[in-house]
Amino acid sequence: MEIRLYNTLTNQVERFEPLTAGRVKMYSCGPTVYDFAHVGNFRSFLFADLLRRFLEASGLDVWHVMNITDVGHMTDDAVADGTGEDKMQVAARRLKEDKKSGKVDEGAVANPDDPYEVANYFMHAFLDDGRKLGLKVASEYPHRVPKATQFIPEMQQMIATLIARKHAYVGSDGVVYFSVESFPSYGQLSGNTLEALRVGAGGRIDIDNQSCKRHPADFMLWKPDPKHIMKWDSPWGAGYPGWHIECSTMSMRVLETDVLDIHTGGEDLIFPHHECEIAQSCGATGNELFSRFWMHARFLLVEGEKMSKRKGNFFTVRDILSGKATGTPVHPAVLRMELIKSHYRAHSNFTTKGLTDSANTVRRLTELGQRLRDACGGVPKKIDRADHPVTKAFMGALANDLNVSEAMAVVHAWISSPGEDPAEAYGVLLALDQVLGIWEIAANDCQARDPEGDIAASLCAMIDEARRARDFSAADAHRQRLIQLGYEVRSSSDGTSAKKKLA
RNA sequence: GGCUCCGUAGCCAAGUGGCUAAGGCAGCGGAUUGCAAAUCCGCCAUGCGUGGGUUCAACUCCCACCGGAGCCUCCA
Repeated sequence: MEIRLYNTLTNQVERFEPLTAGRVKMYSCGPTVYDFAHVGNFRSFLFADLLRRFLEASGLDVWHVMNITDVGHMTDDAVADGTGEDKMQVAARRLKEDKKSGKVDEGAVANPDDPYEVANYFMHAFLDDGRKLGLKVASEYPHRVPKATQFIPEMQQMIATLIARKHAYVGSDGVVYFSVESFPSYGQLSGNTLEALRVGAGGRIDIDNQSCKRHPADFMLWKPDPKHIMKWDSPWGAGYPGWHIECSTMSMRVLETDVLDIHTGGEDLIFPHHECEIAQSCGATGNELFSRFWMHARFLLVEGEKMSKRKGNFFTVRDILSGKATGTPVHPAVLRMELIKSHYRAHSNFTTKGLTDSANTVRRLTELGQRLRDACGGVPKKIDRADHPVTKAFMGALANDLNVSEAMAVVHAWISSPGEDPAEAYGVLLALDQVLGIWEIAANDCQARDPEGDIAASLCAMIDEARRARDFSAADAHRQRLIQLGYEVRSSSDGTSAKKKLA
C-alpha cells in the first residue's frame, strides 16, 4: 500500500517511504511544562499519535519521540531573544494561586519556587492526560520522552559546532546567535525569504534588540544570564539555551540519526521554530535535510473562535474530562474521538455538539465491542489488514494523507453490519482500534467509573418492578430521575439497565 | 503590508474534470416498545460562497469579487 502524506516542506502530498526500510524515525514537538495541557495541545499531539499508529498498523516499526520542554524559557523568547518573564516563574506564581484556590492539591508541589519541581509536576500531569487519551508515546516515558534539561551538554556541543562552522557568532551583547545569512535556504519551510523577513513583519521587530545581531532574523542559541532561574555553565557564560536548539539536539540523539523521517508539530511552529531547527541542524551536520517530511496540525478552534492563552478561552484536558467545561463529565475516549475525527490539515472546531456526536460513536463502538467480545469468548480471529475488506478500506483511506473522515465512514458502515462471525468481527474491531485507540481506553471502564452506580441499579430494579405491576407512571418517573442523573436508560426483555452518558 | 488556507444540506464533514455529490448528528416515515431509549429499514443537497472564463463536460481548473480562518507576535 502506498502511503501518501502532505509535506509542509514541499507544499504537496508526496509518497512516503522511510529512509531505512521498515523503520520510521519520527519526532513530535511536545509540551512546555509550565501549565496543564489544553485541548488544542492535544489535537496536535493526538494527530501525531494517529499518524504513528497508522504507520505501525501499516507494518512499520515506528520510533516516536516527543520532547518535554522544561527549560525556563522566557515568555517573549521567539521574537525578542529572551525578554519578558521566565515561564517557570509564571508557573510558580500560578501554582501558588492554584494551591490557594484548591485547583491544585496542597501537597502537589512542595516548593513552587523550585523550577524543577514545577516542571516535574506539570510533566507528570501531561503524561497522565496523555495516557488517559491513548497517546502512546506518553507510556514510553522516559526513553522516548526526553527532557530538555537533560541535554544541556549536547546542546552546548551543537552550539560549539555551529560557531566552528561559522553558522553562529557571539553578538555584542554576549549572546550566541545563529546567523541566518550563513544558511541560504532559511525560510524554505515557511515560504519566507531573508529579504522578506528583514523588510516584513510589519515593523514589529524591536529595534533596540536588533543592534547586536547581524540580521534581524538571527536567533538566539545561548543566552548568558546569571540571574536566570534555571542556568548552566557554558563557554559563553552561565545562562540558558535558546528555545529551538533542544529539538535539534534531542531528536538526533534519541532517534540516533541526523536525518529524521517525519517531524510534526502545530502549525504555529512552522515559523520560526521549525525553520530554526532546520537551519541549526543542517548547519551542524552539513546535511541537505534535517527531516524528510514536516507535518503540521492546524489549530483547534473552540466554538468557532481561536483559543489562546491571552484570550483565556481555552480548556485544559482536565477541564473537559471533569465536566467543568461542558457541565457533564466527558469520557477520555470521547475527547480522543472528538480530537482525532477531523482532518489534521483543516481547522477543527471544538464544540459541545461535536462532543455529544463523538460520544455517540464511542458508545456504538464500545457496545459492539462488548457484544463481540462476549460472543467469541474474547478470542479474536487474526485479521490480515491488507486483505480484509473492512480494514483494507480503512487503511486505504488513511494512507491518503490520513483521510480520517473517509476512514470513519468505513467504520460507521461496519458498525451497522459487522458480519456473521463474531470472532472475525472482534478481530476487525481490534485491528481498527490499533489506529483509533478508542476501544483500548473505553472497553472496560465505562461502568467502573460510575460513583452513583448503586443508586442507578436500584432505580433500574424499581423500574422493572413497576413495569411488572403495570404501574407505568411510576416506571416513567423513575426513568426520568435516572435521565436527570445523566444516565441513558434502556428496557428490554432482560430488564432495565442504565449507563452513565459518556459526555 | 507579506505568506498560507478555507467557503459542500439545519449542524459537522469527505470527495471527483464526466456514472444517482461519502459518512455522522439532527429531522421525518416505518418496524419494535405500555410509552421511551437503543436497534433495524426507508426518506432527507437538480446542487457544492458570488460573478465571469477555459472545456464536448466543472462543484472539481483559471480570474475577479464577497465572506471566514491562520501564520508573520506567547501559543500545539
